[in-house]
Formats: sequence, structure tokens, C-alpha cells
Amino acid sequence: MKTTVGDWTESFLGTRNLPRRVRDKLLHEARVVSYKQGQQVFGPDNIPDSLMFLHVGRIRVSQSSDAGREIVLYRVEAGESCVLTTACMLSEEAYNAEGIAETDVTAITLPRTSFDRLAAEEDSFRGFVFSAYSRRLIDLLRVVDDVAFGRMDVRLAERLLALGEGHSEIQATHQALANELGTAREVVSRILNDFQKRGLILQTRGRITLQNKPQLERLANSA
Amino acid sequence: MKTTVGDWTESFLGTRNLPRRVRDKLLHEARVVSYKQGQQVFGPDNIPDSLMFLHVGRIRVSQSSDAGREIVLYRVEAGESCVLTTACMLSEEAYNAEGIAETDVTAITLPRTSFDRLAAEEDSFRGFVFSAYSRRLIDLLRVVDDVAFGRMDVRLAERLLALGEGHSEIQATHQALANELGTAREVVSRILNDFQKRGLILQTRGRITLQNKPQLERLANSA
DNA sequence: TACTCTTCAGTGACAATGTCACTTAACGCA
DNA sequence: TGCGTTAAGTGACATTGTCACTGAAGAGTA
Repeated sequence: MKTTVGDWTESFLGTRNLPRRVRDKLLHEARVVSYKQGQQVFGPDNIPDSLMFLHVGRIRVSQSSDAGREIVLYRVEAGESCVLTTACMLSEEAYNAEGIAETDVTAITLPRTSFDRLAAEEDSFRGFVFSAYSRRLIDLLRVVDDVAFGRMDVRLAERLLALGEGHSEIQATHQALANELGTAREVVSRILNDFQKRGLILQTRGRITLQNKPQLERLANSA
Repeated sequence: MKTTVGDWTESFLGTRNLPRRVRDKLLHEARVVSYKQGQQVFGPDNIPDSLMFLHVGRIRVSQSSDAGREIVLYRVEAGESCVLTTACMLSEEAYNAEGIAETDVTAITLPRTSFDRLAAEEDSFRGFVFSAYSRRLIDLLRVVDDVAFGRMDVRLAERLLALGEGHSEIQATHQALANELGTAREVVSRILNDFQKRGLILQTRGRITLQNKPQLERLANSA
């Protein structure tokens, strides 16, 4: 997973449709950072002082409770920006979300001063950042809606369908699914066993096979 | 609740520490809007195409479910900006949050083009908007944390203390408190009755008296 | 005062979810 | 093959959500 500078800036900035001028400015001040899969990219004890643009890979942003439960807030994909770190940088407030590299990750970081200047000088850059903020706000609205009003079986069905998109085999432990949804492993186990009894899925250790996607979809859309 | 232009711009822009130059620009392009207490300021069927700055009053931003339950996401106070509308304006995505005027409200709105230009030209304005976004992100993190991991009695105790700050009399129906917390009236009733049995509060129709704040605080901080 | 209406709160049964303290099963590997 | 580790199952119980009601308090009115 090695890339040259010319390589990644092409692909990264290409996807964003930023003009060459902006790209060059970014390049001039940015630094490249890499993380291995599973590494923490940021967290309560590790608040970065720069803005991050993800080039390769995926970051899972989640929040965890004192009791050890966890819920996934959203994922940052290649070509997107992780504004949460920026938010904290700007608002100086504490938060207990963390970002974990779900794959090997390459990103570029922009120091705050450069960020400020680029935001001032380049419309396209500023628009990019604003819309990144907006998307995350909307993401979080969705999470609140799900957690506050959604049924767990429905949410789990949604998650399974998302994970099994294109195929029907999912590699995930009950614990991992619980961490996605912010619930306890036992709850996931109960619901999955129910799904299995109903013929919707098939389970073996660490693996789930979707047997009846249409039915799962009906369930997922029933709320 | 009538104010002259000179009046409200003084106080509004004063609190934000925006320079006079920025104030004048804002003034030039902004329009003043007012809402009566209880009116909807924005909602799913009513997405504004401009950025809003609250001058007088308070807006309650909440999300509601199909089943009729409701949860308060945050409140916009005088001097703050309501970025959720901006977020939707920018991201063009659907959402089901709405803003209700909790008091009579006066705000100024800035058309999108003016917003863009001001963001480009004025550092202080841009910083204001970024930090408004940041604050809301953090607010929502808190909501997610509460809803996903918090106990209802703890959250209710917190809410009671917040509402009873400075005094000890709260005017609120069980239903209203349920809507704050995203739960059902019956749940609030149960917990409040328990609080009363324990001597923490006293209830009459539509009114709650806090009898033992220290104990309530202990409860509120016990998670 | 007594009657009616409306809103607010209480109740009991049950379902869904969360918690706890375990046990059992599957796999990786020496 | 046995061992240690991780994944999953289990039953009891607490908390929270839902439903269909009943009862109670206050506002207005005759």
C-alpha cells in the first residue's frame, strides 16, 4: 500500500474536482500520514491539530461508553475529510469519539494555519469543507433517529444487508455487530438466532450467510 | 418584541465580536425575520435557502419519529447560528429535524450567495460559521451518547436540574419531559413517581418542585 | 355550586432491550 | 490430542417501551 506523491494527489484531488491551483497549494503544505489497519487515528487522548483528508482506506468513527459498549457513528471513505477532528480543534471541547483505521490508511494532513488560509483563498476548498461538515451532521441525525426510535432487529437487518451487499457471506462476530449498533452481544445473539429460526440467515462461528435477502429487506424497511 | 435595525445589530454582532466592517456587510444583505412562540422556524417541508443567525429568543431543534415520539437535539440561543438549515442547504439531503421557536424569535437571514461571499472575504465570519458547525457536532455526540448508553432516570434528573437552575419550581408536563428525552410519557411518569417516593421531588399537575437537589445531582452524576 | 370538557397523570400487562454470571462450543496450535 | 483463546448460548432479572385503558385536576359554564 505504497503510493508516491504524484500518485495519490492525482487520485485524491481528482475525485474532489479541486482545481490544479488548489491541489498545488495543498501539496505544498500538507504532510502525508499512514496508519496500519486497526490503529487509532484519533481519539480523546489524541486530538490532532490539523485537518485530515483521507486518501486511501477507510476510518471507522465510533463512540464508546464507560461500560465498554460502543456505537459506530459513521465511516470516512477515501476522498472524504474527517471533520470531527477539526470540530474539536476549533471548539476546544472534550469528546469521546475515536477513529480507527479499518483498513491500512493513507491521508494528508493540513496544519491549522494552512487550513485557514486555504479556506480563505479557495472557494472550492471551502465548499468541500462545508459540505463535509454537513454530511456528518446528517449522518449523526440518522444515528440519533436509529438509536432513539429504531427497533434493534430492524437495525440489525439493515446492517446485515449492507455488509452482505453484492454477495451473501458476512465475516463478523456478534460482538462486532453489537459494537456497530451500540448494543450488547447477547442482544445480537438473540436476534440472530431468531433470524436463523425464521430461515433468514445461517450462522457459523464468525460468519453469517444471508439466506433470504428479500425477507430481510422487508424487515429492514418495516420501520 | 420589536427592535430597530440599529438596535439588534449592535447587540447581535456585539456578542460575536465581529468587526464593524463585517457587521456592515451583513447588514447590507440580510433580511430580518420573526416568529411567534411555538411557530415552526424550519422543518422537513420547510427547508430554508439561507443561513440564519438568531438575534432574540431561543429555538428548540428536535427530531421526531413516525410513531410520534420526539427528542430534542439542541437549542439555538441568541447570538448563535442555526447551521442545520445550512447543512441541508449544502448537502441537499432529506432530514426530519425541525426547529420550533421556544420564545418569540427575531433572526437575520443571509441568502446563500451572500453567505458564500462573506465566508470568502471575512475571516471572522468564516470562523464563526465553522465553530457553529463544530458546536453542533459536539452537541449531537452528546445526544448519541446519552441515548445509546445513558439511563433514563439519570438523564431525567439532569434535565430537571437544568430546568430548575436558580430556582426549584419547574413548569412542565410529563409529556413535555418525555419529548425532551426521546422517551414515552409513561416512562417519565414512572421515574418521577419513584423520585417523589424517594423525596427528591414534589409533583402537582404540570409542575414539579425539586426538594433535594444534592441528591438529584448525585444521581445525575452517577453515570 | 354542580356539570361538562379537556388535558394530564396513573395503572397493569406485556414486549423489547440491557445486564450479569455463568456455561458450552469452535478454532488455532503446540 | 489436549490446551488456551475466542465466540456464542443461556437463564434470570432489571430497565425501558407499548398499549389500552382509568382516574384526576383544572377551566369554563349554567
